[in-house]
Formats: sequence, structure tokens, C-alpha cells
Amino acid sequence: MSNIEEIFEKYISSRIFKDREKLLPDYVPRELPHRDNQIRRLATILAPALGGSRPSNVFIYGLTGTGKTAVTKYVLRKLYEKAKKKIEFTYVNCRQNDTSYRVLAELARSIGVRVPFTGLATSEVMKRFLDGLERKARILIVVLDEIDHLVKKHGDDVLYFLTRINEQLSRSRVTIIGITNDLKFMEFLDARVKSSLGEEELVFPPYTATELEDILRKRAEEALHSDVLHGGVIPTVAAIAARQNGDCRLALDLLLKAADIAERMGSPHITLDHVKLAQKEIERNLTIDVIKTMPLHVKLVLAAIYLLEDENYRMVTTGAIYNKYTDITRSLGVEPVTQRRVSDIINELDMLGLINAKVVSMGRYGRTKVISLSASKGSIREGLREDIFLANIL
DNA sequence: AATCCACAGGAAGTGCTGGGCG
DNA sequence: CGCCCAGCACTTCCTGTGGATT
Repeated sequence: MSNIEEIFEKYISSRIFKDREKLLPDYVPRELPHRDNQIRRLATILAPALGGSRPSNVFIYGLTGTGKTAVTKYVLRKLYEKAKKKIEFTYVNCRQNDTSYRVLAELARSIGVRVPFTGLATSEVMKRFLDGLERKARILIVVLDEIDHLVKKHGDDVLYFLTRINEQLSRSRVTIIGITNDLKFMEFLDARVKSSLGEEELVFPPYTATELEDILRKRAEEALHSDVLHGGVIPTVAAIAARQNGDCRLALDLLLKAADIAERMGSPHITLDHVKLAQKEIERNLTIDVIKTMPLHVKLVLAAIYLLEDENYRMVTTGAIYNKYTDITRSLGVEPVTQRRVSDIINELDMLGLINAKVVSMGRYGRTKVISLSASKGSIREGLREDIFLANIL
């Protein structure tokens, strides 16, 4: 048997997986355990759409992996099945589409209006969206997921437009469902947008360890063969995820990775060791992936921080980083960016969770930021090394 | 109590890319 | 063709500030 056939054969005859897809992040199960309240509330709020009137706007808040997106998609799917034709819905992820233009373009596209991905004025896209909508005579439910990303970067222009859009429509109606994991986000909003978007509010509490266990058990039943899980695995995975704000997506991902590892190692069971390996792999992949896609100077600044930390520099401040960074650019023969820019890059790295930056005042000796690495040194090193250009300086 | 360091971080603008539209 | 648009990475210029030291 050839090598490749062996690989495929092994997969088909998997002793671990019954249906691997059931553990993938975008799979929405038939039942969403422990979210009955939220499902009922959202269904109640949206139900008027079936009678042809516009449902209230909804603002949904909950930490990552608490089922916000899954519940929303679940309820909307059911609603759509019931209503047919009269109702339409659109889902836009504002982390992927984090500018006013892109969000509007997505919305326009979803109702069948052709818009180029660049070139037009934003107001022109608004106009086309409005016209397209009016022609269709529908109730459109717009889901803006991770809405905080959009507002923090580009203000609430789009939201303002969307909350007032009904005043300009006579045959169609728009309802907005805003989803965020940042509660403070509401403070950024214009008062009118705030009151309009918050017509109804829905809170998703984190899952408890017991609830996570229950969810994992149900999902494992669908995805894995029986008896492949060693005792302890599910409680451990649940406990790890519970510590991470009850993040269900993390729990499922951890179980999937552990199963993958067990499979790869040819083990007939998933053990706690596989879970541990999976945990490391997740962290590692996450940091390597973000580093890979970073622009050059961001990588160089990260490299500077890495090197300072590596030589146990007493206190890693913005100034120290900038010096190290200019050293690096000089040795590579690259023009350095300004300190102002580096200051922003440090904030970006902080937001990505790769470093920890804290503003501190050292009295007479000024005010600065103290920085430390927060991701594992090894993963950062690996990530930076992916860039051939940087390999030598590490 | 006043000073003053070492930056923080806001505002506005530049130059470039990759596209409109008429 | 010429002029318009948005987005990005970055610059220039700038005002603000916590608190140890003078």
C-alpha cells in the first residue's frame, strides 16, 4: 500500500473519530444546552417579524465562547424557516470587516446589490444599500458580531446610519442585532445610537465547569467513538475552559486538538497527556499565526522586546525598546520608524496579547511603559524565525 | 511646593496601493 | 484620461502628566 493510501485508510478506519466535523468551531448543533433562557428571550424579541412588523433592536453581551453567535444563528435559522421570503438576515463579523466601508459593502452584497470592494465613497454604498433594500420590501435582520471592533477603530457612523435607516424606508424595515464581549463598549456610542441599539438587551453568562462538561459529553458522543475518552479528560478540559471565562469554543477546540493528537500518535484513547499537548499546541499556533502576518516593523519591535527580555534587561521600557529596535534596523540596513510609531506598535502588540504593557510613572525619571512578554518565549522565537530576514538576529 | 523627566497619546497630514466613475 | 474614493503604515507636531527629586 502506498504511503498516501495508508494515511487515508487510517483516517477512514479512525478509531477515535466517528464524525470529526461535529467538533469544528462553525458547527451549530441541533440543541444548545444551557442556553434555553437566551434562546427563548431572543425568539420572543424577534417573533414580531413573522407578523410583518419590525422587531426591536437587540444588544447582546457575553464573554468569548458563551454561545452568543451560536444562539443568534440558531434562532435566526428557525425564524427564517418559519417566515420564508418575508424575512432576510445578514451576518457580518466586524472583526474581519472592521471598517465602515467593508461592513456596508457586506450588507449591500447580502441583499444582492453589487458593490466593488474598494473605489466607491462610503456614502455611495449607503445609498445603494438603501435603494436595494427599498426595492425588495423586506424585514432585514442585521447581525453585527464583534461590533466593538468596528466602533473602536472607526467610530459609530455606520451604526448611526443603520439605527436611523428606518426613517428613510417605507417598504422595508431593518433590525439590528449587535454582539460584543466588551460591556464598556456602550460608553463609546453616541447617545441616540445607544438608546436605539439597546432597545432590548441580552446577557450571556459564562458557562460553569459542570455545564461545559455536559456540553462536551454530548458533543463527544456525536463526534467520537464510544470509550475512546479516558476518564478525567472531559472534566479536565471543562476545568481549563472554565478558568478561561467559561469559554466553550476553547473547550471544544481543546477536545478536538487532543483527539487529533491521539489519532496522529496512533493511540486508541484520548488521555490527559494528549490534552496537555493540545493546550501547548493551541497557544503555540495562535502566537505563531499572528506573528507571521505582522508587518516588518511590528516584528522588529517584537524582536527587540524578545532580545531585551532574553538578556534579562533590568526594566524594559519604551525607550529601551526603541534603542534596541534602532540597533536592529541598523544591523539589517533598514530605515527605522519614529518613536511615536513604535509607541503605537507596542500598544498593538499588547492588544494581540503577545506582550504586557503597563504605564508607570517613575517620578523624576519620567513616565513610560513597562513591558514584558506574555506569550511563551519559545513560540515568539519560532514565530519570528519564520521570517528569514529576522532569523540571524535571534 | 515647584520642577522636570520620559515618555503617553491626540490631531492632522503624507504617500502609496488598488480601485472606482464619467 | 483625470479626478475621486478608502485604507494602511507612517510622520510631524503637539499638549499632557505622575510623582521622586530639588
